[in-house]
Amino acid sequence: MKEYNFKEVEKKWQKIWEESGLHKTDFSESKNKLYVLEMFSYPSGNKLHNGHWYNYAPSDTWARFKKMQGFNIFHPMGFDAFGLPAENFAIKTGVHPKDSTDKNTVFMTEQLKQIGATYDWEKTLDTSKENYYKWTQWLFLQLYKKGLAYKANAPVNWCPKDKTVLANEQVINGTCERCGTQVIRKKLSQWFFKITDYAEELLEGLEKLDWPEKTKKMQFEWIGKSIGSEIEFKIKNSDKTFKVFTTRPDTLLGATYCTLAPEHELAEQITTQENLAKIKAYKEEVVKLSELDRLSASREKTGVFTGAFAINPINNEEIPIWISDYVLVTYGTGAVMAVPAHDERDFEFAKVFGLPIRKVILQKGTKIETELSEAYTENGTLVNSHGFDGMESVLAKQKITETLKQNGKGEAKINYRLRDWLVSRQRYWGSPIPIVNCEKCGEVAVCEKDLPVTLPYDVEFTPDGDSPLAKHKTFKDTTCPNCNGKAIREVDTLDTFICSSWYYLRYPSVGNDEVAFDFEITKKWLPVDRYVGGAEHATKHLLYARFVTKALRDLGFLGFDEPFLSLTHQGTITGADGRKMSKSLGNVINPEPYVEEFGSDVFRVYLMFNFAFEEGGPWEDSQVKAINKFIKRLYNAVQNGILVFETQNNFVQTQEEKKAGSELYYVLNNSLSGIWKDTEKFHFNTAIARMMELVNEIYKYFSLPKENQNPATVREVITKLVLAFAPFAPHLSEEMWRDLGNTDSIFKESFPKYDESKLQKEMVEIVLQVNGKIREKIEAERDLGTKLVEEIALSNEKIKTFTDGKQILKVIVVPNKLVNIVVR
RNA sequence: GCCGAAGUGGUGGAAUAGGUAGACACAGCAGACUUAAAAUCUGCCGAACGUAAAAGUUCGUACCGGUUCAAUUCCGGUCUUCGGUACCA
Repeated sequence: MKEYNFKEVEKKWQKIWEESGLHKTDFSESKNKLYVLEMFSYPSGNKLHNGHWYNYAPSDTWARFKKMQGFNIFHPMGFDAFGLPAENFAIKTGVHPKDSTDKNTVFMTEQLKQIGATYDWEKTLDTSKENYYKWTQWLFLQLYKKGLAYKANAPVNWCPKDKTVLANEQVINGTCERCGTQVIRKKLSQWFFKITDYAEELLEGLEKLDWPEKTKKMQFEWIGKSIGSEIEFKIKNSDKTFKVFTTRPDTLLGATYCTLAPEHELAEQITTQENLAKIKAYKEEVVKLSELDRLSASREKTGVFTGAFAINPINNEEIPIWISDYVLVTYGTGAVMAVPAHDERDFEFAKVFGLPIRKVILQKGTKIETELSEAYTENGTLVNSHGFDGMESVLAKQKITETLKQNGKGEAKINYRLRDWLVSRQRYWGSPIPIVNCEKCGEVAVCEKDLPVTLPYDVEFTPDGDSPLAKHKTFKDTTCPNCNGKAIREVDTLDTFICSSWYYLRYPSVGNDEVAFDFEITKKWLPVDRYVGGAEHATKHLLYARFVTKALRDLGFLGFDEPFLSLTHQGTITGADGRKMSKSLGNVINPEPYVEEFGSDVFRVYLMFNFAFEEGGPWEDSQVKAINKFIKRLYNAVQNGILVFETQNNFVQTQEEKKAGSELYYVLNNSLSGIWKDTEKFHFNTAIARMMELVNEIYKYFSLPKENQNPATVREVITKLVLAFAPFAPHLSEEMWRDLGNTDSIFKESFPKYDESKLQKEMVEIVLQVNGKIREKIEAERDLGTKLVEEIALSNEKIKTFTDGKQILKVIVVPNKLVNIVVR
């Protein structure tokens, strides 16, 4: 029998597919179009790792499965090539980010091709190339013109020694990963995208998306809508005021102090002379903390009294103003009215500093004078609230807000936790921001016709306080598009999340240098029908892409609301130790040795069989050999089958053949039915299990004497087996398809259908229970009446031993499954 | 801390409009073939008690409790692990 040589065969088919243009998409035909997309990869020095394979290989199986259902597939792949790692690598080794990135991209493309996927390589893209980032800059300009891009101050991680901005991951326990210096939070002028303008729509749009519920939930919580009131407090002996946002205006009379974020603009202004030194010292400590630290409720509360007092607008009471790091300047107004009796954090703070705790909400069944041992944060009845006593929380919220509004001291307000998207980076390896600053005209957008603002190659990366581009004179110095006078360019670059927020729009239009995306093609081919990628992007990339889509729609460029109609997450493959794969932990597993030893098909099937696609799990490879064996078994079954139906011409039917044949047809249909349903849902492991059952059954049939094997049966079963396996092991299946006498690609065929009528067996097993415990299993004809089944169960000898002498209370019959007899 | 998930044999994993827990595999054990090994094939394979062997009984889906004739599935609580927490992508 023929031996299967995967090395030759896989290479051969990859070549044939490429040369015949099998995976090229015909964009003129949008009937039955299906845009399948996986999150593109960052071309890191670690090359393609198992995580990529785990994302891409099964998704490709899904795409091929869909192709065999007659869909016109568009399945592109590209590179998210700008980013921090290349720049860090450059700082460390001196290798230019462009050089290392280009090298990695070439290498990874070769590795991607080994997967044998249906990628249309004519439509690939690389976000670090001018012909891509030109349009990233164009996108920035569109948002800028619409007023969705603006500049403001925001804190960044700053290493005082290196004089450079650090990414969160470069901060290790509050210190700089390069030099170990204590990192501080420093304010810099930065560009933002106004994603908050779309908060409500981003929230509402979630409902109609075919996305995992958990992802929608995460975005929902991330956007964090809360309904409440904004209340203005006046500062005593001053004309200054500040606003607080609260979801509990009903507790306003329980406010015993106010707290400002240390960064609040009033914090120092209102502080009295004798407290200024303390406030300054406190602020110096706070800049050392990350937001994560500050939000941690397990830390003991800290804070300092400013010496100033605020006037409670509802009763003119004077209450002290403190500053504390548990109030964040980025949420709400950066100031809170503190109601220790009814807010956990305020309660803790009040305990630490001995501030008064005044109960204003009464919990049902408790007394007014009972002291609180912890904050009571639920609704209740108002007490100690002059003029509002006896009201329920819900009504009081409304009434108090109304009263404030009449006095111009407050109003109902919806607040979102979502913050605007900070898009500027003080780095080199990213797209330049297409803005210049003119001495006369101020901030001016670069003209669209002058795009791209090219990222220069010859720069100095060494961190020394300025963005690398700031030291590049010919880049920085330019002329104003308005007045032609002297101007300087923005020297920051754009967040790489911008590159990935619109790349799905670009793919079908790759090659068109006139526009970011062709209007006609986009209308026909977008949005993405199925998007596959990691759940770790839930609240960033996936939210940004939704925002950009909506913004471009409002600008008139797009006719749809959502970029990704349906979404599937592959699980994370962790190291064998269960921890995230990372170079520093030394637990990274690469695909090469597996592909080298067993071939792409085996590795694909292995990844799909050994993990639940959406779960992932720790790496383990004990079953790779088993899959290799299974594939050989399948291949040999096909070869043997071909031998049978090509040479067998004296078939004699026997009773045994009839029985085996009918069993084989049952398993064939049952397997195909399972494979259809499971593959559709990305449940590849169970689909492959059904395939294994079919192969096992085929071997059983082959154990009949040669002359008793029906060649027609064998031909049908083998043909369907090969077709069904094609999306899973594409190279092998093409080869087997050829062995079966076909000349064209198997992927032009239809996925084999199954016969629903053959899925029901005549006899079913019925479980007999007494008091919920299984006591007997019987064979019975399908669809017997409930009464009859009940009688059979009650008259069963074994069952009688459990029911004799007992009172039968109830009999539950689940058709074709089970009978439960309840006795006492 | 907060938000979102997950926890099932020695292992990877099946099964949830509540209805036979462990499909399909791996590892292991026993056997066939072989001079032998590999490869291949066949059988057994959650635990305890029980039996010469069966039969059988009880327990068992992280832990504690609840709802129900019936719970891996639904509800409440606890623990552990993973993802995110706004400059990793």
